[in-house]
Amino acid sequence: MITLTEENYIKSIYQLGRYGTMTVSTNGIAEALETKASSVTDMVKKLAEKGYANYKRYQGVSLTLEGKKIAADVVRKHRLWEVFLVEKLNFTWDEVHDIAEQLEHIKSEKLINELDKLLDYPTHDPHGDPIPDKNGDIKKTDKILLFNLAENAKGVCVGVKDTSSSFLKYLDKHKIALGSEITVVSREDFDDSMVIQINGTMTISISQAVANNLFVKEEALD
Amino acid sequence: MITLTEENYIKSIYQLGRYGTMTVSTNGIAEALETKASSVTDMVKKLAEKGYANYKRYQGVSLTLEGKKIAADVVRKHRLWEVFLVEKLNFTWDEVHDIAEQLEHIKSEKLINELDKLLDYPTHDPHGDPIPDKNGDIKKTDKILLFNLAENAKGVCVGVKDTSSSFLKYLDKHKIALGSEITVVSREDFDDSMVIQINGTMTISISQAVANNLFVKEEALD
DNA sequence: AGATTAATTTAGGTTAATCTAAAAATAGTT
DNA sequence: AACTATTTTTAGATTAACCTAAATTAATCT
Ligand SMILES: [Mn+2]
Ligand SMILES: [Mn+2]
Ligand SMILES: [Mn+2]
Ligand SMILES: [Mn+2]
Repeated sequence: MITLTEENYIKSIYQLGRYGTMTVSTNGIAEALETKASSVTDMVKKLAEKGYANYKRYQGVSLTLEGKKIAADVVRKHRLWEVFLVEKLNFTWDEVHDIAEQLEHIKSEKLINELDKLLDYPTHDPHGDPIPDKNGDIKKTDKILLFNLAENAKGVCVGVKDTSSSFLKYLDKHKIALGSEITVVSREDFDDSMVIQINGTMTISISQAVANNLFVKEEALD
Repeated sequence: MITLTEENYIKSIYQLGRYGTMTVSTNGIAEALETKASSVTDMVKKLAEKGYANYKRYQGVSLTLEGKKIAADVVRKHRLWEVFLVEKLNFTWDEVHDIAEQLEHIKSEKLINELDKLLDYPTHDPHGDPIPDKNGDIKKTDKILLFNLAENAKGVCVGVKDTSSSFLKYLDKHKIALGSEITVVSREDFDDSMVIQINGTMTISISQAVANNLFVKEEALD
């Protein structure tokens, strides 16, 4: 049996380590889960004993294959529930995360498969993050940060890095959504701000904090 | 803050005490929750301290108004989720209970209200049990046990008392569902079995164990 | 290298929820 | 009323998940 807390630790290790490809630090996990490093050490030992993690003291943690499978499953559930909340229950993209944090721990394979079907097998959640399939595999896209788009380049908004409510509401206010076309009108060296045009209409200036938290898929120049 | 465990105890007290109208025994709770009486005593003290229950040692427990509100809310969530699972996710009525036991603890008012809307404000769950409204009020129906129907009387099946998977599957096998019309063809004094006719077609003999776990709404004789 | 700083682990404790075994109160029975 | 059986409570332990403070190891900087 795997506890809710263990699931959260495993998920954290998975996400901090870029879907389980890197080793993760004790402090990193502690910060992500808002707990203390000493608690993390305890838990990480337990995860290693249970076969979910690889751990040698002072050397950081990584997930075993089994651990990765569990993590992908929790992430899959989290993101499918987020889609459900937005598509079926009229939630906005800034409202879904906390509820999905709870729902991701519900245990029922049939439940999640039927949910997947009800939603017509979505590949991405409301924030543009990919949804792992039943095997835990993730289709990765070649998205880049808006900040890395050159002057006059165009891109389609495909995701957000920061999923905080305040950032998402900022985007709403400026009518930036997934699928919006963004053109870099000009860049300002001084403060790294840039002027962008959204869907060929609105033109606004955005800070580098914004540009560094929006993922776009670059489009060929016309 | 109220914990998942506290919610389960409160719900148990509510249901064992007929929607909070009666006092409940320590052993009753222990049996319902599959725990020990000593654990119940501890928890019940805590619930009393927190203002959710009335408790004097050796005198049994009942819920305060606040406790009843919490209980009704958990039951409301449980039953709405059961409807969701059956109506939207293709579950059968014998599969939903355990998952609803998990889902009933998800905390989000908007979630449950939107779910209610999505399901078009159902009044009963898949087992015929009433769904409390937002205020915790329950519309109670005048259902009786099939066992109490006289010979030649007719009734419509409106609920089940035993919601075990084996009983529900038994009903499925004999094509008895909510809404089925049942006529008592004859009763056998010797073993309290009875012969019934279902929807005017199938005629079968059922034991008193079955008749005592099926709720019907009696129909006027024609 | 040696010293200082930062990261990590260990040691020892706390809290919620559980348990077993024993004591106390209540209920049932002669 | 006295005895017996049942129910309930108390006492004392255990486990998971935390925490603080101290010790240890690793990393960084003269
Ligand atoms: Mn999320
Ligand atoms: Mn998301
Ligand atoms: Mn149920
Ligand atoms: Mn039910």
